[in-house]
Amino acid sequence: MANLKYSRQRASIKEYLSSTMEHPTADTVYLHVKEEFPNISLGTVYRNLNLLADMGEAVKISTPDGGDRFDGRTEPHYHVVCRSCGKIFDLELDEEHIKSINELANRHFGGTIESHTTLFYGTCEECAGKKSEKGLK
Amino acid sequence: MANLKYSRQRASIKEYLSSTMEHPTADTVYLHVKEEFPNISLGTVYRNLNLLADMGEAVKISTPDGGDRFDGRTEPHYHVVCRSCGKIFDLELDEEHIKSINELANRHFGGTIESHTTLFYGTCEECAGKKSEKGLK
DNA sequence: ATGATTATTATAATTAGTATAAAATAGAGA
DNA sequence: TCTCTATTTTATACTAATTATAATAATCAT
Repeated sequence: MANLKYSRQRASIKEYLSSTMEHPTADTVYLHVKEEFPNISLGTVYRNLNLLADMGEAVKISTPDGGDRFDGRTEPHYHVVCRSCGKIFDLELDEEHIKSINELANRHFGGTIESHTTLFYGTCEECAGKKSEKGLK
Repeated sequence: MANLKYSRQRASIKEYLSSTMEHPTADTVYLHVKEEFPNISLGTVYRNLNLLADMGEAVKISTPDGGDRFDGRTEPHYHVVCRSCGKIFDLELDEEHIKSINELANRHFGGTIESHTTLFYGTCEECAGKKSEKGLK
């Protein structure tokens, strides 16, 4: 259906997403890719980010405040947003656990459930000013 | 700190939220409350919805497409968004389960986690065209 | 009832994201 | 390699969602 053509802009966007842990907004991606492509248009960034998300090569994260954010890591995982600094962190849980939640939800829902996103709220290590060595990734 | 004064508009907004299962957007709330207060301003609706959410008397739901939605049910529960019709449904899971996920996440995160929101994606009963009698609520 | 404070209204402004048309590029085939 | 067509990009305009502001109105303690 979709006849997708290569573009250096999209390749650069994807590469940047893969390289950063920052879960950037479209605008942050734009500013970054602009260094390589000074004439790139913000619309191009939005279109490609959504394209990548649709193709499963990136993840779109909706947060209650501020715009959507994007993540180049596509393996199922969760996110924590720090109420203090606003940063978003990856959180690894057992893949089994993530799958089993969909099954659990299916048993409680009349339709069918395919996937889910979870956003945790809390305080990040830095903002909490503590130095634990738990499974932060 | 905040010296909150009663307003009939806010009371009406809250009452509407409590009465509906529709998870309305701010604009839908606006159109509804407008029947009782024809001169109510959309800004008033936004401000009060956010106020109620901040006070824990309503829940703000961020979805990837379209604006935020609001829910008058404040007991911890999840939501399912139907990929076909876009409607949002409540999903009840054990309260124990919901709490235990926060604890599990805490064990895997360097900071502290207080709460989480989960949004499931799937197809609702009506759109799936099936008639199961599972735990839909 | 009075007065200080907070809320509302009406409106303007901002922000995030989408749409469009012309120019550029990728990639298939001659 | 050259040419042709489809797709992409750019530049810009536009829309939708949300927030800010200033004047007016309502609440509530005294």
